[in-house]
Amino acid sequence: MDNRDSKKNYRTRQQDSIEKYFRLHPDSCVTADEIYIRFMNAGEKIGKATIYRCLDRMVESGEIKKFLSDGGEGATYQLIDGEGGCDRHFHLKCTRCGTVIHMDCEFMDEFERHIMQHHGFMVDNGRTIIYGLCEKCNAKAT
Amino acid sequence: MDNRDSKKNYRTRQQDSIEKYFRLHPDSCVTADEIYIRFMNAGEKIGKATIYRCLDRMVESGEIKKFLSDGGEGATYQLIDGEGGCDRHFHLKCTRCGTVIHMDCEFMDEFERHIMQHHGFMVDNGRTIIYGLCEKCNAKAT
DNA sequence: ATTAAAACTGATAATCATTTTCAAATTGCC
DNA sequence: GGCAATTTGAAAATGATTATCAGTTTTAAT
Repeated sequence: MDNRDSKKNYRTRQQDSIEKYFRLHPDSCVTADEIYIRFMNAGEKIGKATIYRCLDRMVESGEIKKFLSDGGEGATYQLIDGEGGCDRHFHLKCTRCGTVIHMDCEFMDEFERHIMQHHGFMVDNGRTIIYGLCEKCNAKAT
Repeated sequence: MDNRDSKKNYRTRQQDSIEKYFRLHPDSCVTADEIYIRFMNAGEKIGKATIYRCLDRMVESGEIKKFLSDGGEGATYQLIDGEGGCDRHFHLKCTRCGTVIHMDCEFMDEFERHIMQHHGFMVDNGRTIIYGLCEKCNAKAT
């Protein structure tokens, strides 16, 4: 029925390297270009096109998440630890330090129920990102 | 203290035209390019740079809202009727038809309170957009 | 291990939205 | 009217991302 994912993924050195990078930096939020620079500085050759393609694949598979930026600074990518499946909770992203909090609690269901019942709207958790300030940054901001 | 808005805004034909366009199409969600094409087709001459600049100003003033798109399709802009001040409520945006629902109810406060108390996170309503399907599109989708 | 097909890489070119530049035009104010 | 501040617009520049395509690597099957 759905043959979008009919092709298998071949494991490659570049793919593994990028994946390893994210696993080593679980909280870092990087652009494709930053990855390119880091790899080049580390003496690991990789093409930009490849980076974009790998990132796309990883986003597709739900391993990482893509965040759009308001200015023209290029999208950032960040590891999403998929233990519980990320369609099941919201992501709270700090606009200051980039931290992503996984909001995985019963209240979320209540939230969705309210929006469905009172506003006739079916929330897409995977696509939605709640922006604001995390505890630390909020303390600093005041 | 804050001299960012020290310069006065001159009212111009182009500025008025774009503003009028949004008022006439409160529910339409357009890209800068679409505005350009519409104006050209209507015989109203305008430069693209000007459109971008006007849109930026209107976003700044809170009159319209800028929505980023995941693909490379360019940002879309939509009128935000500022009756109650848009920092006071959430925006629910349908990923199918583009409709924006203003969620302005007591539950929102509860939501913010919960997130603050249980997740230590200070939600920024103005920046946050909840994505999903509106009633009509959700019905069709099933 | 060979092999063939499928998938991936990377250098480069292309695309395309957005920004910058700067001279000319417009606006608001005296 | 006259002047300074601001805006406009055509064209060039920028910059992130995607497409191209020949060559390489991976996988699965023999």
